[in-house]
Amino acid sequence: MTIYEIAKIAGVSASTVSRVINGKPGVNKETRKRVTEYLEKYHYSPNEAARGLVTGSHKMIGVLISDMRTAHHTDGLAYIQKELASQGYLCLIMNTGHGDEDKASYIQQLSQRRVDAVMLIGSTFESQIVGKAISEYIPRTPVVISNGYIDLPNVYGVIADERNGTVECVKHLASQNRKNLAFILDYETPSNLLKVEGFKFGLQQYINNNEVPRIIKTGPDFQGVYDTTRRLMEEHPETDGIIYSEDPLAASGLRALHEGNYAVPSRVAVIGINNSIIAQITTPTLTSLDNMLLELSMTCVRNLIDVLQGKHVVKKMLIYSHLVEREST
DNA sequence: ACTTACAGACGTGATCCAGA
DNA sequence: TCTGGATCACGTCTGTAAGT
Repeated sequence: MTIYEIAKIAGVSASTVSRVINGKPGVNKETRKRVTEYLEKYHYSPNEAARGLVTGSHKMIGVLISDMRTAHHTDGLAYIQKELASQGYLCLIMNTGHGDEDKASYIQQLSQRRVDAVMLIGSTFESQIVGKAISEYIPRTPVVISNGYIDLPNVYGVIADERNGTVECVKHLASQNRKNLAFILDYETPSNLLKVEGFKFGLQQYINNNEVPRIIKTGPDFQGVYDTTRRLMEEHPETDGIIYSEDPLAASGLRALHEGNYAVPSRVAVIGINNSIIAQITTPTLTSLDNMLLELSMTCVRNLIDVLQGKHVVKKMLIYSHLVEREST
């Protein structure tokens, strides 16, 4: 049913129906009642595409995520989608993959879809190519980055303080008199590089044994992390503490340590990052850095809605993280 | 035959204006 | 003054007419 069809049935013009729908004045009480009855009877639902032609807003937010399989990202995504829906916005969620060129291409697609605003989930969007795509395709569309920031007039960022969080992880291990630490990461994302920076700083600050920081890159798959952990323990049996860049990696590491008969935490302490559900279900349970991803997502949504409502929003915000101690340390 | 320009259509909101 | 009809604008696509 369109407003023309409702108008014809109700014996009025389309503009009168439009006034009734939008609660505008200038319609007789009896006419308004009659039109309202027909709108309800025929379950009238406005055509948002046509409405968008007039208002210039399709009440649609483009949400880009580099990898939908990343559990801690989808947790945040679920919250973001629900909160935006409660504000009347529809989320157009797109899985971009890790390549910068692909991300730029999706930003162009969002521009063609005329979205009201864009939300980028994850630090991997913090790149020159993405920044260039934003400048070229959506220079006037508000963009909020969850756990990242690009210095452009229309971009707002909310960042987890993972650098200092990782320093806290090292401090915690040092407090247990552990001196031979390793850091294992999968991708060299801006977020992971901040964690590495924090790891190096923590070593200088709290251990200071003049050794080269042991930072090991691995594949993101279970077997890759498993093998890396076993190799680390064989080549450096003195290792007494391992920090993994994500909880799933730490879970794979725990398995490798268990099967290699390296007792956790008495011989090796293990820390993950994200404080995801995984940290609570491993054996032993996993000490993990809570980088407040839910709080981060909530802040992103609040900022996005405030920007859309024309309110002042701080361009770059930092969310503090803290360590949640469990059995693995 | 091909290219270019223009009009009309889509659904809705806003505005103008005529009639009661 | 109130009510409601007519018209325009929005962005893009399609079809048609005109020109080369």
